[in-house]
Amino acid sequence: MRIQRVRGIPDWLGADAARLRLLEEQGIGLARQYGYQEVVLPVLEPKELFVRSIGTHTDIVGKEMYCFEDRGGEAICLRPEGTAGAVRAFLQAGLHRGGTQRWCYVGPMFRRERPQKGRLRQFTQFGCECFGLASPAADVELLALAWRYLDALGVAARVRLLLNSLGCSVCRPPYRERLVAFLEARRERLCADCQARITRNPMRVLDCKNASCQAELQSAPHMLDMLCDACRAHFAEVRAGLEALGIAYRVDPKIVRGLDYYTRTAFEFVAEGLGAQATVLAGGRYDGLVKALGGPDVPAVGFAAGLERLALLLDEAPLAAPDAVVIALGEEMLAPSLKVAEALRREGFFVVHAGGGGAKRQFREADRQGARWAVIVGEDEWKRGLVRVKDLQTGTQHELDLEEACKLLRTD
RNA sequence: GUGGACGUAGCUCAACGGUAGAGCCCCGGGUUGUGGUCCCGGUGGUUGGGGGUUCGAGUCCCCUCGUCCACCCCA
Repeated sequence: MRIQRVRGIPDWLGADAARLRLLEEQGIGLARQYGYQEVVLPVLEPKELFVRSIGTHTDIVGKEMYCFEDRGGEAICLRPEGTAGAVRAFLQAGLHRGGTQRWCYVGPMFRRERPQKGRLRQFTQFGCECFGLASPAADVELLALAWRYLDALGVAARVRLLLNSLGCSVCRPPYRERLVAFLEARRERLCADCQARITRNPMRVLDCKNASCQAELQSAPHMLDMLCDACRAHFAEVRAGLEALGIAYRVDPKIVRGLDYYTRTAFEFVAEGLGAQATVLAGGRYDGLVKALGGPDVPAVGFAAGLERLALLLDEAPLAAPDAVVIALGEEMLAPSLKVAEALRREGFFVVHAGGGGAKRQFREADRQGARWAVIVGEDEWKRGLVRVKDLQTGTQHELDLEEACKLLRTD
């Protein structure tokens, strides 16, 4: 048995790779338009960073992280998400004294989960983080960027935005207390998963897929009904902003987000037809995280998009075909043909050299490459300073010097 | 981590418990200097791996690994 790839960590080849690259470039390019600057952050971080930011009792930290001890004895992890590292870098650079920072990034994340459709152990996220703005305007602009991104990719019609507010350190604890009390009161009527969730993450119970649990939850208290004045005002502003920009959304009190650090605004863009892993881009506000990681009280909002999931929504893009394939007829012509290929490339053409050898093989190669033109370097013509240019669609060919050949190639 | 479905050539798939095959792809020839069509030929498999039942296992049984889908969780 030959060596195979690690479970849940796929190879992206050909058109699939091109599609991921497109997703990356589109994201970074658009983010820049909104004032977000690209940052390149480490894939490895101290384990402690994720424990402190994501929360010990979450699945990610509890059982999904790839961790190891390096030779110095330090506990190192492959990052399971991007926000924690961004905050760490932000603090380490002392940028909390540098005013508002808007960052974007793309890169691989790692979680040791059971693979399924839209869920991989190594996956790519495009993320944006905005530090230093408490205003709902920051939430709205971030959402606008996310929306533009999905729209630019052509998937906006198949995605809907779900919005919620998770409250803050003032209003969430009392809500949580009331919810737990509510759930405890009917503990034995909830499913086993939900019973465990009561202590681990009670808000998760709200979106249990079990019908009998949902029936029990009819009269459950909602965070939105218990927001403090500041959170209520913030949420109203976010909604007003979205409406002003014409971005459609639905308030969904069941959007709770998995990670501990979220406050106030939480959102998910959910796609149709992706199976169970349909959240394609998600994020929210995390005003407490910078402080929790030892920094000052800096508010922040951000999102991350799962590029492999988005790729599932995109049509397969055909790979670009070369403008011309260069064919050498006869061993003597190999070196001259290489020169011809280089000269054409210097003129800006996308050129593949067929590799010499039999004519039939080389033309077949040109065909497979999907090239429009074959530039044939043969002995007779070369002696006269000419090459043959064949239109592979019509089969017609001309003897031309290099300059004329370029002109012809440029006509199409 | 739990449940279910499925593993035969590079790909898509056949083969009643009885000689492992087809199509596509790939390589070569027909055409020592002209492709995509056509014709001819060829490479390619320890049937995911291991064990068992049987005169005989791709086929039945057990284990294991892998893939997919769902749960859980999340992008």
